[in-house]
Amino acid sequence: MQQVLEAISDPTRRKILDLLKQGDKSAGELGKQFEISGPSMSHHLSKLKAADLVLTTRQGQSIYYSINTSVFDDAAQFVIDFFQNKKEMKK
Amino acid sequence: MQQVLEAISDPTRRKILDLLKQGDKSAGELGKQFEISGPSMSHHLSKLKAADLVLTTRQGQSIYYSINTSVFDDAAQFVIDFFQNKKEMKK
DNA sequence: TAGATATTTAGATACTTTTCTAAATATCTA
DNA sequence: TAGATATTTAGAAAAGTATCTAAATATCTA
Repeated sequence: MQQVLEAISDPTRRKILDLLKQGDKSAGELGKQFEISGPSMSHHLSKLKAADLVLTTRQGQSIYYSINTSVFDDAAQFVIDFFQNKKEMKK
Repeated sequence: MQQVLEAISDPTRRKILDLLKQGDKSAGELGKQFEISGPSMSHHLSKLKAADLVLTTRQGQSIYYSINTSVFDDAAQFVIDFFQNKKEMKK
């Protein structure tokens, strides 16, 4: 979960995930939406992949990225628990 | 929200918040739970305060930290929305 | 008010992250 | 297979973060 939290603490990576929510996209298609170099995009994508937040499949020369739904759900649950447990504790 | 996400991406700061869920504590009481110097603890507390995740009140020489419930709730909602919106988008 | 306790600020250093250009790897197509 | 396109890897520079010691600030108490 540490890698997930670090991954989403960066605005560029959150925007990448937002774009992928609308549908799968290649690294190049994603790159066009930002004013950063290809290698910088690749760096952010590798962090998202290390956190298991995205999945990849090669189609020809392109590599398509997609949201990893199960890890998204796990992350949501973790954060819900983290922020809501205080209510239990205060009883 | 950016500052909140950066704040909770650090394990020490998450542990501080977990301790505060159990009740208010002073900077010194919190510091005892970690193997870091007072100034390092102060640094982490100032990040939590900048993110508005904690509130402070001075009581004598000590400064007591407590969870800022409303910002906790906002943060939970933001992250829930962030991780769950994909379901809407896929319709 | 002097000394003790609690916390923060200042300044330095080490570590990590982001970014870039250049080069390497993988794939497609003529 | 040569050239074009897509992406990643390597290596370096710049920026940001965490940590420390020493010093400053605030408060309490004798």
